[in-house]
Formats: sequence, C-alpha cells, structure tokens
Amino acid sequence: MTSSVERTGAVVLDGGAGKGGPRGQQVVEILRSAIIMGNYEPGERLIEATLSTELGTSRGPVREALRQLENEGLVMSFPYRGAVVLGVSDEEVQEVLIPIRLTLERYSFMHALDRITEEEFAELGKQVWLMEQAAAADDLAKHVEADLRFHEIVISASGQTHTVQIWRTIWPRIRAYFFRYGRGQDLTRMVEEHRDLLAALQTRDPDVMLTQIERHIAVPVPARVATKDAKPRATPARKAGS
Amino acid sequence: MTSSVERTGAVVLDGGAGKGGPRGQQVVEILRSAIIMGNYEPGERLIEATLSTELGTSRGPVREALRQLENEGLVMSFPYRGAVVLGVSDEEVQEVLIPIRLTLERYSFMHALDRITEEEFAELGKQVWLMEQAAAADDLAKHVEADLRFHEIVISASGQTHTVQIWRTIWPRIRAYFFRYGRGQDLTRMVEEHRDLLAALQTRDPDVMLTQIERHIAVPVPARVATKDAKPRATPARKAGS
DNA sequence: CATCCGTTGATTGTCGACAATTTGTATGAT
DNA sequence: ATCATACAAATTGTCGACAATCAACGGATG
Repeated sequence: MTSSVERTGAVVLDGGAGKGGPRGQQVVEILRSAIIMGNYEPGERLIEATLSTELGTSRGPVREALRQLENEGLVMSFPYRGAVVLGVSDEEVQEVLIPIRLTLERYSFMHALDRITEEEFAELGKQVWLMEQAAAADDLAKHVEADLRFHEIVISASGQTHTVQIWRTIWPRIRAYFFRYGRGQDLTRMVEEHRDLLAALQTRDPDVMLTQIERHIAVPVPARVATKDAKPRATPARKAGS
Repeated sequence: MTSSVERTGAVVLDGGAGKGGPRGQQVVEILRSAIIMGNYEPGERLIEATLSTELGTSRGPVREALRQLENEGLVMSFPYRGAVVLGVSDEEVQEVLIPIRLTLERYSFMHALDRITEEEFAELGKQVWLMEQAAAADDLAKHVEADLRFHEIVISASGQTHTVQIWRTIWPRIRAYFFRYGRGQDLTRMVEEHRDLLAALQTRDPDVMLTQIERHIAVPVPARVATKDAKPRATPARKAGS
C-alpha cells in the first residue's frame, strides 16, 4: 500500500514562506488535487488521524477539509463512520453536472459581457496562452489548471455570489471525471475553443456569446463507464435536515 | 437587539431524549431554520463564540455548522473574518437556482419512474396529506416542511449520489427566498400540484411526468426585489483553490 | 450450527486552552 | 488636519486530550 505522503504530494504544511491561507485551506487543495488526479480510488476511506499525521497538522484542519470535499462531491461522509472517496457515473455527469454547468456558464458569460474589464481580458488572454503552452508540452495538469482559471475569471467577473459558489462545488467532480476517464481529449482543440470564447466576449454580442458557450460546454464523449460508489462499511446515509 | 436564544428557538442542545445525531448536525438545523425563517437578516454577522454559548455547546460544532451553511449558500465566510448571512437576488433565483432545480428534479422524477417503491408512494401520499392539513391551517412552516420532504423522497429514490447532494445545497436558498419575499403563494394550489406530481409518478409515463414536473417548477413570480449581500467588514473574497 | 450479547479496537465527535490574524483606536509626526 | 505607526480588542484558526459511537470479534447459549 502506497503511503499517503506520496499520494498527497506534500510532506509538511506551511514551510514558512509560500503560504496559502489557513492550514485547512491548504489541506483542501492538497486532497482535492490528489483525488482529482486519481491518487485515491473511489471507495477508499480517508481517516482523519492518518491524514493529519501525514500532512503534519492536527485533526481540526483535516476535518474541515473533508467537509469541504464532501460539498464538492469528491467524498461522502457518515456520522461516526468517516469519509470515503466518491465516484461519478457517466450518466450523472452527462445528465446533471454538465447541464448545471451550462446553466452557470451561460448566465455568467452573458453577464460578463457588460461587466468584464480590460484587466480581466488580459488575464483571460494569459490563461489561453498558458493553455497553449501546456498543450504543446502535453502537460494535462497545467492545461486543466489554466482552463479552470479561465472559467473562474469569467464567473467571478459576473459578480453573482451564488453562481460562483455553486460553480466551485460543481467543477471538481467534472474534473475528476475527465481525469479518470477522459484522457483522450484534444488539448489543441480545447485551446482553440477558449480562444473563440474570449473572442466572443470581446464582440460583446449576446448572440455570438451564446452560440460559443453552448458549443463549448456541449456534451463531450458518451463513454459509458461504470461507477464505483461505496459506503464505508454499511448502514444508510446521513440524515437530511430540517 | 434581540437575543439569539430567541432567534434560534433553542435554549440548549441534546436534552437527552430527542436527539438528532451529532451536535454539529443539530446546530446546522437550528441555524438553517432560523435563517430561512428570516430571524437573521442578510448582512448580519454570525460569531462563533456567541452562537456556541447561546446554543450550549463548544465552538467546534458551531464552526462545522457554519461551513455547512456556507455550502448551502446561506452564509459566506472569510478567513479570520467570520461569517455573514447572505441574501439572494431575484435574478439569480430565476436564472440560476430555479433552472438548476429543474435539471435536478427532471432527472430525479424521470429516474424514479421505474425505481420508486410502494412504500415510497405511501410516504409521498402522507406528505401531500400533511401539506393539505398545513394549507387548511395556514401553517406555512409545516407546509414547506412537507413540500421539502416530498421532493427529497423522490430525489433520494432516484438513488443518484450527486443529484441528492446538489439538491441539498440548492433548496435552502430557494426556501429562504420564498420565505423572505414570496409570502403571497397559494398553498391550496401547491397541494394540488403535488397531488398531480404524485399521480404522474403513478402513471409511470415519462411524457406525463415531464409535463407535470416542468409545470411545477415553472418560474413563479418575477417580483423584482433588491438583494442585500454584504461582506463582513472589508477586503476581497476567500481565494479559490487548486 | 445459528444467534445473541459483552468486550475490544478503531475512529469520529466534542471540549477548553492557546496562537495567529484582522480591525479599530489612540498616539505622534509632518 | 492628514497620514503613518503602534497598540488593544475582538474573533477566527489550531492543537492535544478526552468522550461517544460504531464495527468486528468471540464466547456463551439455545
């Protein structure tokens, strides 16, 4: 069994220099990345004590991180029973996650048309350039990173609280899905699509924008892959609420 | 200024008898209910220490509850700066939240057609009956409660992990919205609609089901109300991730 | 042989104290 | 007066220890 140190890719947190806010936040990023990259298999358990010692922190931050990941749909947890990594079914991605993403992005891009600043345009251009570099180097991780930032910039620019919040809970699952099953994507074509999106934004024409965004989000590849959700040991799910 | 004890409607947790799982979970339900019912105004700060003493627990559970509420879009928090109650704009409800809800419910109801059991049908009938009682007594809270359970039963019956999870992060905002602005709803008509939904499920006919669900979720009342989002004191939002 | 309890080990939930960070206020220089 | 700086208050972040709960095991019992 591989040690988690290798899987999380981090030996110890908070070296003193390159910080990233509170520890809990750093833990979220490390674990999210590890899960999305496929270092943890669906069904695998995540034990607070183990993770905390391996990440060189206490259980508190790890606990919070797990709750955050639960909200991003990457893990599921049960009272007194812990957390397990979650899978995503092909069907749910195509019929639920992608349509929701389309709703979010359509709204955001349309809103961004009158609000986006020159500064943000520049930043978008930079991300496209980064994607291009990543595509040339066939660096999937960097490509995904730039892709993500591109969309986050636009969605944040629209300045709608809930849209941004929901986006942040939706994209990790989609990313995890593509990382697990969708390797066969054409990175170069993705670069082109983002270039088109940026161009559409710059026209400030709603019709053009709408066409481009719907083309971009369009269902990619109906690959039909089985899911492997799993409960920790047994027993039903956490009770709903109110 | 009203004391939070009155606003949360709870003096102390865990009387010993009617429990509801871990304390943190109970805190979530109390606070969520209080926010949805309008006991806290958008922009208002939620201080961990204050809440914990008033709820008779330590800060740990309160912290977790606040994170959960953040994921439900009821509050927004910033590192070292705390949490504030969030509002929802009319526009975002109509153009983002409702469409997402439609996606979720359409998928769930269609799936439920072949999977729902007789037991669940009975439970659905019971909720309709409860709604009817609540409508007769003009008890909005009970009505909403039954309404919520009705949908949760169907969505859970579809057995799709992420759909359920996303649903639980979407409905509180919609509820809060209607509680704040949408008082003028016809409870009796809502009962009828749910009766129709139940009937549609029982026909097991996809076309009938689709028609009913889209009618039910249809945009209710474009009321055009201003939002009052607010940041705690100043400074930008929490950094994204990955 | 199956089933019903106690017991035990592993893991999560909760607490209280302390550290880190931010905001507001007072102080002093220009 | 305005601005910069240092301090103080309020609040969140983190830690380590302890309590509560659950799943598995094993022995007694029918």
